[in-house]
Amino acid sequence: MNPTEEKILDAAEEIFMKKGYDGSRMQAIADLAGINKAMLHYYFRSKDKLFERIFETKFQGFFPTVETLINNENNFTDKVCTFAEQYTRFLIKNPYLPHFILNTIQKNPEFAKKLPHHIPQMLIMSYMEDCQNGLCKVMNPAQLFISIFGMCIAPFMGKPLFVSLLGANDEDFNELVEMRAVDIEEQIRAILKP
Amino acid sequence: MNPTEEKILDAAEEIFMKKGYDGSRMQAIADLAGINKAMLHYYFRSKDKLFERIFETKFQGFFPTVETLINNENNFTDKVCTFAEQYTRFLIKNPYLPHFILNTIQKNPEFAKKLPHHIPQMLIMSYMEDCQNGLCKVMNPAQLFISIFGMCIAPFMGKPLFVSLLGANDEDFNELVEMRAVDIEEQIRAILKP
DNA sequence: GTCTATATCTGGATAGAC
DNA sequence: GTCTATCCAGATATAGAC
Repeated sequence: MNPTEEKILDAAEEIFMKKGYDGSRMQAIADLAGINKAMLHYYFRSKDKLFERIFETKFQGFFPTVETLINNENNFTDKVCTFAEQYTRFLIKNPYLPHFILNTIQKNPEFAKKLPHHIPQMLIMSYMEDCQNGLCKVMNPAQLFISIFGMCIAPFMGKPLFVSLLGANDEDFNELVEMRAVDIEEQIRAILKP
Repeated sequence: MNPTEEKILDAAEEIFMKKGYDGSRMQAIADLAGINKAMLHYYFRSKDKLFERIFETKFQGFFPTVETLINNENNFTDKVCTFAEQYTRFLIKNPYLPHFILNTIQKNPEFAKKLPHHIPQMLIMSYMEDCQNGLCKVMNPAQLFISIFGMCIAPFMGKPLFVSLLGANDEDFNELVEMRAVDIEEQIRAILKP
């Protein structure tokens, strides 16, 4: 790919992720990319188009790859615990992702169209199976998934709150989230224990 | 209070809550209030000032009143379960609140200044006490609070996702969250069980 | 393909009549 | 206190030279 195009995409990603669509300025993206504003339009025509390009890419990354869940041939509880740990580690590297995705979708629900519906389907089946074998507590799977989703994104959604409430700095917080990647397993197992 | 002022505040609340600061237009607020743009400036001087006014009010509501937790003289687990249920019911009536608050703070961390630090302090002490009496599982209280926080806000942060993934409509979703106000207790108890 | 200059429009804010 | 008309900064987008 054209190196200029790539610089633009990198810059756009950083700005859009941090500030959202409304809060981002084409000038800021151009500055960060070290090129001129006109080039943005030359390569991507409009702010809308550029944003969509970034969103598409990031949106896919927001959902865990199916491999994570399938390649792990254990029972449902193991699957979910592995997922939660890996997903937390993934979000540590992409801390702005939950805010960016959820906020964009909330203001613009049509962005949620291309969702990977097969993932929850698959998980529900796996859960049901283990339930019938007495390996999991019986509950509404939707409530379960919402909780796990919340437990995974919470530290990144509320980071400024936690940092302030705990009187912590960025380093402390990173340490806390690193530990969380491990600690979260025990909490999920507790919820799922029959 | 002046009825015009009140109309403005109501309109501003609705627009700001849904669209955030950057996405909101003074014109939209004026239209919704059924008055002229100039009046907004007459009463609140600037968009910034008007926004801060709304944020201050909503920010306080985002944190549970201490009474909820203190008046309930039971053990820590009961306290937290009662809180989670009541807080979920509160958020059902204020579904945009988590997005609005967390997004504003993320883009503008100084808004997180006036946090009620005594609430977590109090909760931690209550948790520690019950731990020593063998009533709660021992864990990092920060991890516990992050999880409960996440479990409470998750449905409202991810509503468009869940609606789409579950093939649900708004009514189904409301029903799901109503049930959640009850179901969440069992999950929290499981996590806290020694 | 990259730049400068400029067109065009939008949105926050103000002036001034009533 | 409420309105209309207007100003002006800032943002997207385009024209056109190189």
